[in-house]
Amino acid sequence: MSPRTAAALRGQEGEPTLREHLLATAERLVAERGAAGLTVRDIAREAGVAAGVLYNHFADKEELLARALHAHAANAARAVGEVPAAGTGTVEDNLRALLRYAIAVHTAVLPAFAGAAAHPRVLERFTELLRGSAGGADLRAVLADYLRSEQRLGRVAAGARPEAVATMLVGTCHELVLPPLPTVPPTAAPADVPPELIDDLVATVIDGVRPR
Amino acid sequence: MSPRTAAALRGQEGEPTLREHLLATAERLVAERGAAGLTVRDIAREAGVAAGVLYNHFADKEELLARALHAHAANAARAVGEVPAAGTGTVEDNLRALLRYAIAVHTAVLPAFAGAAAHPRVLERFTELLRGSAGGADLRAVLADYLRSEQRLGRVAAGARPEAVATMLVGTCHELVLPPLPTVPPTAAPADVPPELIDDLVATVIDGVRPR
Amino acid sequence: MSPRTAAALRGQEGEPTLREHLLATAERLVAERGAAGLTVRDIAREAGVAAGVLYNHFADKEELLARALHAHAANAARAVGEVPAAGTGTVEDNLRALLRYAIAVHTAVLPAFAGAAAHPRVLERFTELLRGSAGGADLRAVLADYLRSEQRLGRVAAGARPEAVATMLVGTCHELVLPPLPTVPPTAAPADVPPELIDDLVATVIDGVRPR
Amino acid sequence: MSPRTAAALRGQEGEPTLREHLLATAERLVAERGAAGLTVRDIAREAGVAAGVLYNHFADKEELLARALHAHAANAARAVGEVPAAGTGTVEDNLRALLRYAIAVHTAVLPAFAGAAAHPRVLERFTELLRGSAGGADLRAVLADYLRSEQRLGRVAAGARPEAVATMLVGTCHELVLPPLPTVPPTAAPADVPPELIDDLVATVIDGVRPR
DNA sequence: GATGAATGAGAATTCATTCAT
DNA sequence: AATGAATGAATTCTCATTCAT
Repeated sequence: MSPRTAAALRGQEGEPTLREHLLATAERLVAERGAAGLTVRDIAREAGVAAGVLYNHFADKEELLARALHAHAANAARAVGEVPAAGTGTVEDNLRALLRYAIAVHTAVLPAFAGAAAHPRVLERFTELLRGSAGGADLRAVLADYLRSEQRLGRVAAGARPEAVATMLVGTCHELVLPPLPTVPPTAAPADVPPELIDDLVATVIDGVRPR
Repeated sequence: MSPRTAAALRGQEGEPTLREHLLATAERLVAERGAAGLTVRDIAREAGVAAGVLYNHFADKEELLARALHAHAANAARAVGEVPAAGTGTVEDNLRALLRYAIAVHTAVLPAFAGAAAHPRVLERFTELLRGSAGGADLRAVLADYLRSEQRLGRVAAGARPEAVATMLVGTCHELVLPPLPTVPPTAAPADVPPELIDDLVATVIDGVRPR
Repeated sequence: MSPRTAAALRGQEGEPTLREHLLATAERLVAERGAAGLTVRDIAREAGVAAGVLYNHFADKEELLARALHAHAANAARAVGEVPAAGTGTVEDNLRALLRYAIAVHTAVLPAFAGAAAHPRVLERFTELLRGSAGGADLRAVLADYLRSEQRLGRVAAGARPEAVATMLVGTCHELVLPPLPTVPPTAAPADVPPELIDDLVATVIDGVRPR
Repeated sequence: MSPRTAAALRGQEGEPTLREHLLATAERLVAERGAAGLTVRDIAREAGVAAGVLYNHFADKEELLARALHAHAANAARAVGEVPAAGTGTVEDNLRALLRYAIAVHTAVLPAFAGAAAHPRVLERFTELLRGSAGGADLRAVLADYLRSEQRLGRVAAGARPEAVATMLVGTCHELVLPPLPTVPPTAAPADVPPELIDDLVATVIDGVRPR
């Protein structure tokens, strides 16, 4: 006699496990409202299951939230789509595309994390998860890799510092996405960044500020 | 004629009011632990006063926290000291100094704010306080001003975009300070940024990445 | 499959739900001490359950109190027993019985309500409950109905005003029951009304005060 | 050197003592809002004095409230004005006037008391005050006295029961004034009693309900 | 395994009262 | 006597977690 199936799962296509169902629900809620005011009851109600099940699949609320954040970040990165390949098009265009991508990822992910900042242990567990997972999620690495590739192709100055540029660009994303945060709940609006600012940022990165 | 003095204040040097004492206590706690798990009882106990006094001096916990954050940010900015004047020394050195300053401010301030992200209304009140106070606290403006001044002096390219550079540099501070956050409580350690990274960032800003 | 049962309920006869148990406890406390100084902890302790359960079954303290008052009033009315039918016995005897009944109901109910007067919203909710429930609880209506019936039978003057008489008699109950109120907690003693006063009241209602 | 005078009293005409000033303020607040949600701070603020003075003139909040209620009741009775003298006009008119008076007094006084019902000890002290004071405030006595006088004049049946009638009429006032209570804060509106009901009540009292 | 009521430790806030000045 | 800040117990309500069924 196999164990009982949660009512909410019956007749579901693909027959996800309850664990996956809970994770997906938590991920959606974290994305929608941020992790701030989320209670286990909220999650259970939204998932259509009893409040207690959670503890049959996760050690506690913290583990569930950390995994939900992780999944959310991974999905956001996946949704970004393809990153321009070094050597194609112009470097300016590619950087513009990369920056737009990075802003999109941060817009999706940061509000959820901001709410989690109050739960240190959630973030700790999240970090552990990050370490364990294959990293395509690390934007900084993606940017640095791209720059190094272009460097090898001679389309970026040999003296350029890929790591520094990547740090700057990712930091810029924080800066652009976070300010609207105080107006929580997280704005669904995609952090309205004027295209000229993108152009300016890229131009700055390309040419620097030294007079010539 | 004057009413009673709080036991915790008697024999205190400088004769601070209890309001100031509470504010200072809250500021210290916010700096040490972040605003996240801070309770009014924590603050009162730490201040050595009764739990209820808080409400004789502040409308509620939110007001106290917002003011504590504000004071903390102002103090951090003050501690940073003087900002190099445009036209003196070299632009590279000045930017390096500015960046070090900005990192120091963010190191002091961000962890406290990260914890407050879960309390939207605290941040709202904080923003109001910011608007009301004389602003030297806005690092982005300070950076952009400096760059514009150097631009006028011809020591920065006429085509440079001060705003974009400022955004990048401030964003870079977030990026450099935040990652250690998951290991809350905030490390007192001042965000160990290798000097070469500073050099690299500045070099990037100065020269850009275009091959020449 | 079913969730846990409250410790306080195990081995209880009749297997009441905890909701009913809480309601019964609150009703008893309201009857004994009035709704005035009643705290949620009092109720929980008296019910032998954890402080928080209350909120699993009622929106808040107010809802519980309103329902407790309602149950108390309904029970008091039920305990009063049968009301004399018009046309039987003598009108004097019937009025005497009705008055005694009314006094009994008010004795049971008024002290509880007096304490609730300070909680407007409790009373509002109580009133809503009253509207929703089948009414035998409205003593004024019962009295007026009786008088109108007797009027139709010719045993009460055609010119009599049933509504006015009913108002007077119910008001008389207030007057007789309330004075002892200041000596709260409510005396369990049933408002010791001398039988001659009952006789006098009824005689007055029957004959009026006009000289003949 | 005479003791300090409260700031709020200086330049006040008649130079009332602070005790009287506090009492008057409390009385007004009790009349306006009922005794329910009244805090000592409210009273002190309204009186323009420090919160602590109260305890220099009254044992505690309860004593002040009891005295305020007492004063309020006495003033309400005084405001009622003259009561018709036995032997003048018609008995019907006089009873109508008395009833109207009684309703006015209850309208003014009951809401304040309803709020005090939650504070048993306030009412106890009030009762003690009542016992100690000359009673013109006792409406029941006024009504009974009037009826006995008319009885002696032969304008009311020798067999009538003045006490019973007085009880009924005062009770009627409760009944007429209290129902609107659930809509606290106390309605300033003077308990809108239709004149025909007054007529009906008086007619009932005069003629009784016996068919003739 | 799933259920969901029960648990109980806190959280923020109020307010009568005290008391040094 | 007046002041009014300090005191601290008490209040309602929330919510992560447990556990009998």
